[in-house]
Amino acid sequence: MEYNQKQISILDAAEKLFASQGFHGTSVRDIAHEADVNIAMISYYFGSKEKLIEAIFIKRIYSWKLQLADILHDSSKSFIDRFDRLVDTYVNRVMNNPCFHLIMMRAQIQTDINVNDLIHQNKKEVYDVIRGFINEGHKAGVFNEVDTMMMVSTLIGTINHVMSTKHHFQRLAGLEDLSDEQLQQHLIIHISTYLKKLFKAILLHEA
Amino acid sequence: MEYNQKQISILDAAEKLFASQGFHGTSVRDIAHEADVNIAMISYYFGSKEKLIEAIFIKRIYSWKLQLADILHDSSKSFIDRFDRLVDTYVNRVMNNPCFHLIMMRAQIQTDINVNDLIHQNKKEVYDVIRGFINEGHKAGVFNEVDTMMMVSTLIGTINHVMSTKHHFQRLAGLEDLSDEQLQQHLIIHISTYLKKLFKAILLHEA
DNA sequence: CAAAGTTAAACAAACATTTAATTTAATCAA
DNA sequence: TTGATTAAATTAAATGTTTGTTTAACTTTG
Repeated sequence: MEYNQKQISILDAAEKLFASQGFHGTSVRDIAHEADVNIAMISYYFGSKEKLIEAIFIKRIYSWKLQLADILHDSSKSFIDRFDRLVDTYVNRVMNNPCFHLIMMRAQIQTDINVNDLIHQNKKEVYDVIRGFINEGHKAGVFNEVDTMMMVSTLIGTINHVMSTKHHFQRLAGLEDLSDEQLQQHLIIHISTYLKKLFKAILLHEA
Repeated sequence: MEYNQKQISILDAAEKLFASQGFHGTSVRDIAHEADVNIAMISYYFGSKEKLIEAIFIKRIYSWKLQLADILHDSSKSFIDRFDRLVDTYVNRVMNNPCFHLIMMRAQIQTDINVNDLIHQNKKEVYDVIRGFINEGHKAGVFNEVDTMMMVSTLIGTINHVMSTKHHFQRLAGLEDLSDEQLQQHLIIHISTYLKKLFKAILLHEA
C-alpha cells in the first residue's frame, strides 16, 4: 500500500479524531476538515468510512508482530534481556502511538465495528510467539511456569489503562506541572521499570 | 433517586446499548425500542441523551467506594485477608457488571463525553483508600513498599482487559465449548487467583 | 485528449429533540 | 360512590440538523 500525501493526511486525521471522539462520534466532514481536503475525497480514495478505519488497522497492525518476533528470537541475548526488551518496546510502542491504541481498545470493546477478525488474528499470533518464548525459557530452567495468557493480559491491560487515563494519572500523582512531553517520558520509564520488576517477581523468584 | 419501572427500563436499555455500540453509536430510538417505551419518554424523564448517561454513572458509581472502605477498614481481618478480599470483590464487581464497566472504560478514553469529573473524583477517592491501606500494612511490617498507583493500574487494567476481550480470550484459550455462564465463572476464579498471587509476589516476598 | 483528481452541491436517511393532542391517574367536594 | 378538576404520563407527528454518500461539472496532469 503506497499512499499519496492526501491519503496520508486523511488517514492521520481520521486516526486522531477516531481516537478522541470514537468512530461514530466522528463525521466524515470532521475528518475532511481536519485533513484539509474535500469531503468527497474520502469516498473517492477509501470507498467509505468503514473501509477507512479498516485501512488504518491494516496500515498499523502488521509491523508489531515482526518486531516482536525479532526481539524474542534473538538468541544472542539472554532470556531475561529479551523479556526486558519486550516490555520496554511494547511500552514505548503504545505510549508513542496512543491514538491508534485507543482506537484498538475501543474496537475490541465495541461489537459493531468490523475489524474484529483482524484484531483476533493479530492477538493470536502475538500470544503464540510470547507463549513459545516463555515455555522455551522454562525448559531452559530460567523462568518459572506461569500463566502466560494472564501475564500478557496484565502487560497489555496495565499499559493500555495508564495510557488511556494518563491525565487522570497526572492529577492523581501530583504531576500537573509537567509538560505533556515530560509526563510522557516519566510514564514510559515508570511503567517499564514497574512491569519488569513485577513480572520478574513471578517469573524468577521462588513461589 | 427513586426511579419508576419505566425509568428503570430506560436506564437498563441504555446501559446495555451504550456498552455494545457506544454512546454515539446508540440512538435514542434504539434505546426507546429496547426499553419498549415511546421516544419522547426519554426526553421527558431525563432531559437529553447526555443527561441519561450521567444518570447511569450517578446510579452506579457511589456504591463501590462504600464497599471498598468496608473491606479495607475491617480490622478484624489480617492485612493479607483484606487484600485478598479486595481483589476478589473487584473482580466479581467488574465481571458481573460488564456493561457499566465497558461504558466507564470508553468514557475515560473518549474526551467528548461529559462525565470525566465524576470519574476523576471517584478514582481519587478509591486510590486514596487503597494507598492508605497499603501504607498501613507497610508500617505494620506486613507489606513491602510498593508503587501503589501502578499496582492499582495493574488491578484495574488487567481485569478490564480480560472482561472487555473475553471472547477473544475464550477462543485463544480453547474454551469455546464453555457456555457464557461457565466462561464467566472460569474467568472470575482464574483472574482472582492469578492477581492475588501476582500482587503477593511483590507485596510479600523479598526483593 | 483521456484519465485522474477535485469540487460544490444535492441526496435521502437518520438523528435528537419538541410539539400539541390525548389518555391515565389522583384528588376531593358533594 | 359519584362526577369534576388537575397534574402526570403517553403518544404520533413534526421539527430542523446532521449524517454518509453520490453526482455532475470542472481542473489538472501525463
